[in-house]
Amino acid sequence: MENQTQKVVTRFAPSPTGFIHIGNVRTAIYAWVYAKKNNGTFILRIEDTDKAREVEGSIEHIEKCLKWLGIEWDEGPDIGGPNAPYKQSERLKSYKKYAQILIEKGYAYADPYTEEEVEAMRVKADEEKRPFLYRDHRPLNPPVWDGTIPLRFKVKDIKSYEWTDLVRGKLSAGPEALDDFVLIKSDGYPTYNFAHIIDDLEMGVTHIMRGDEFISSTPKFLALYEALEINRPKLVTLPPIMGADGKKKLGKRDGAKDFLEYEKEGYLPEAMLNFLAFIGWSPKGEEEILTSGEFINLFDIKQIHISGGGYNEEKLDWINKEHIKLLKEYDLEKYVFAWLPKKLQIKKIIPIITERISKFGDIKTMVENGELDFFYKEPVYEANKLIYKNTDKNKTVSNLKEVLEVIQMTDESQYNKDNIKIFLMELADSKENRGQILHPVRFALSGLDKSPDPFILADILGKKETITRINKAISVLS
RNA sequence: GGCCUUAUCGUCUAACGGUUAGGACAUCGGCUUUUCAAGCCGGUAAUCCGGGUUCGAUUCCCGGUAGGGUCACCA
Repeated sequence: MENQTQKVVTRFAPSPTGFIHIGNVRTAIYAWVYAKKNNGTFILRIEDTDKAREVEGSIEHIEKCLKWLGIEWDEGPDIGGPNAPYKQSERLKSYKKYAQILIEKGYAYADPYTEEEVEAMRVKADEEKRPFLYRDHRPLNPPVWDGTIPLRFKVKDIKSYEWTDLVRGKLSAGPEALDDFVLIKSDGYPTYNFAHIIDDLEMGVTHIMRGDEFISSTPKFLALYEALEINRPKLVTLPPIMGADGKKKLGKRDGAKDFLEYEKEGYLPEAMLNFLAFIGWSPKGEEEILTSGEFINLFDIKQIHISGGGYNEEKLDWINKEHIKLLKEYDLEKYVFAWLPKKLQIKKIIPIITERISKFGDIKTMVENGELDFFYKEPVYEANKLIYKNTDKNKTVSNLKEVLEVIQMTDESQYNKDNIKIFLMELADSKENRGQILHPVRFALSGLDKSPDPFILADILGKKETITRINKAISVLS
């Protein structure tokens, strides 16, 4: 726990502009885990101030992503809370109130120019190869702000800023980093730069976790905190996540996928949380597989990384496999069955999946690749494939007949993979080479070059079907 | 381009200024073995470059190089 003079309040504040990806969710879980660790409050807030970019259904999508991971928020648009509402579009009154305060203090003025006029000034400056600063073009007699033209922040002291970030340490920006920026747009909605300051203030947010793309606009935030004379929350900058090429920062435009895709591919939410936790943070020790409780326990802002890195889906596959191993029998069955066609939903098939999933990475791919088809697909036998290395046709037939005898002698109540293994291994050991027995049986049951072992196959198929398939193999050879 | 920022195995990372530079994934080899997996054991592999400070730099400072971010009435 931190020194607790103040309750920790964090928030995840996405904008509803379509699906969210790994990067967004990573930000959410760091804010969430920090609140959890400190018995604090985690808020979900929707930053819907850009009506043009809004995509219907985004909010539900965001909520679904978080819930899938097991992340609960204490306050949010769906459940309300002491600082409701939690959508910025419903908080316009607050922004107006603080805008008025800024105007009165001489920190804000109405911008009489149209967007095109400002753009023209910008282009001209660019052509003349000098930096464009709006503050060099301030109107001499700004009109009274009536809410239909933009309201701009007025930079009073042109100065450098220096501040401390809990992850990055000392950060700074030169005087040209801060210009007169728009607080409220001509459509009446506030900009991010203004709105989040007011919301964080009113909601009592103590720690802001966000990506490093906001470092450059931090002087704007600092200037606002100063102008409004309010305490600023602690700033926690998260390292960037690089895309698959390892070059550009991960983003929607360059191929970041919908976070829910991972659910659709059959990754466990626990594995996903574990995976995300390590993109930008690592614990003091060397453990890599963490449950959500362990994550909360171990989390510390001090261990958040500074530099960015890519993420490695091969490692996600491994993490997923390790989490499957941790599942209790009941949960494992529930998880596995959710991915199987009805007729494959039998307990005995589970070990095959847990043992062989790493071949495919995720369970969806495994099923799609026909790894389990042997169960209901009649094998196509080829004599030469049934015969093991140095044995011949006749020998193989007689071996299979011996196997048949053993199977038939096994009582239905004794018929399970452990017993089948004991009986068949005993028979196999009596030969000069175990493969003489085991190979043709495996092939007779699966018809595949690569398959699970014959014992588990025989068990899953059942005594009757096992006998049928071995007989077929014999007839192909005879 | 201006400003900001980052830099350890192929990848993700660990290392109070003193370590044979550690771990994980991937890869390679061995064991096991009826196949493919799995499992177990082992191997290969890294401090961007150049200066400086220091008895001693992966670590601190400066410069270079390379990467990333940002320069909106988007967040």
